[in-house]
Amino acid sequence: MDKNANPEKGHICESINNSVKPDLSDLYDLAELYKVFGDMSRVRILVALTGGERCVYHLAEHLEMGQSAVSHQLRVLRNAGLVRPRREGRTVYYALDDEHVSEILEAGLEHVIHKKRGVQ
Amino acid sequence: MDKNANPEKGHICESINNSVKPDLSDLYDLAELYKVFGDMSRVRILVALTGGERCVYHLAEHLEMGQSAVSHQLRVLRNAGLVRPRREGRTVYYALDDEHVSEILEAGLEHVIHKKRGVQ
DNA sequence: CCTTAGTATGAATAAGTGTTCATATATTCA
DNA sequence: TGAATATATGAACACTTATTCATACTAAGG
Repeated sequence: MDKNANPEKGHICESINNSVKPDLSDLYDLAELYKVFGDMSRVRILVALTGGERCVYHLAEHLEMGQSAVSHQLRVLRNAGLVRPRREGRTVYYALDDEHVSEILEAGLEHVIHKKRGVQ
Repeated sequence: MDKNANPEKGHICESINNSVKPDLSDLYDLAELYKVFGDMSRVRILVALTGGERCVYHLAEHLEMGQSAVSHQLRVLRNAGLVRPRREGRTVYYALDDEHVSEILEAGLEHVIHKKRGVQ
């Protein structure tokens, strides 16, 4: 088949591998998603949550962050659909929303660790 | 440095799945990596490069960006080790540095598309 | 050499972002 | 009801960052 025939939009996203073809709106969402991962506090929160659900206070204590800062970042993660809250009395427990989240973390970690070991 | 860098906490990064245990420095690098992906211009450049190497001018034209903006972003991608330049005369062709890059893109895209289809 | 094409870079500006502080909301218990 | 605890939110600040403009660099051709 002709793969290089379309100068307009063709070659750029024939499909990243073999799955679905991403359009501009998908790439916008993709960048927004990665923007959420692009902060150490949020990454640490997410990694902490890979060990199971945690309450806000526990997160703040463990990550040595202010409670307000943690809450703010949890909201960002919530709005991005990455974490899910569960209320129990006065306490709110947060958990990863689905397994995609840890998959994304792992894809990045693999790259990071691979680069690190490769350079030294 | 950290006032309370106590590694005895343990539960946070027992290992994300089954691979290597990420430390604080890894998570810093991870956030920095995602920060690079967290911009639509850069994502579009990377996605364009999944179709093979492209020169700067071609990228600028295709993405409807200024040549300077593309160059600036290519430098960010280069410094992050995500793309690799190859000079041929006056033209510089850029390509993805390794297959990890498209894997990371795919992991995010899967999530994005899944969310999109799931909500409606 | 000079000119031209392709790319890179520095400075400036505008827009965005994470944290802190103060305060508000929500829930439990006395 | 009122106090205490857990979390959320708004505003302000410092800081980062993506783009544009102008210019410098690099290679090819005359």
